[in-house]
Amino acid sequence: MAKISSASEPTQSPTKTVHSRMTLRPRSTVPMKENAIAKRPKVAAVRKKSSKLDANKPKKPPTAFFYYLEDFRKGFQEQNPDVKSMREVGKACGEKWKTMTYEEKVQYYDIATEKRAEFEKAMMDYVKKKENGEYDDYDEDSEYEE
DNA sequence: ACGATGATTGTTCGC
DNA sequence: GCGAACAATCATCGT
Repeated sequence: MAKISSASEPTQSPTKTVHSRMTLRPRSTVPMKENAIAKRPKVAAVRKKSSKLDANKPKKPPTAFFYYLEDFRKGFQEQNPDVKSMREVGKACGEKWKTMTYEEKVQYYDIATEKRAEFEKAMMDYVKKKENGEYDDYDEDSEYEE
């Protein structure tokens, strides 16, 4: 089945304006990373540390993978009530995610794309405020004079 | 008891 | 263009 379901055809979006670049093209890029597996322990450390960093910056919307994870987790917990941490689910989900076909992933990609639109607006507002003057949440007590 | 961590991929920003 | 950082979640470990 080389044809894709007409339910959601990202390759064909006549009614919608095509953005500069859509990340919906896995087949275009050929992932050939094998031994270049670098660990990212910072992701966890950053969690709490940068939570405060994005005081004015809009938080990034969950990616398609996260949406799939949300759905996948529910089914996974039901089938595997013994499983406790979500870390294991993430691994299982990640593995399956790679096995998922484009049509299946596209569903979640569509959600993420829509979410990004909202994020884009938030970013515009963020930039706008930034141009006005970068401000941290100054408390009234923290009065500053020049 | 609370805090930090770890793991998943995707997206976005910064330089 | 590449790299670094960060998005949600929660069980578990460490102090």
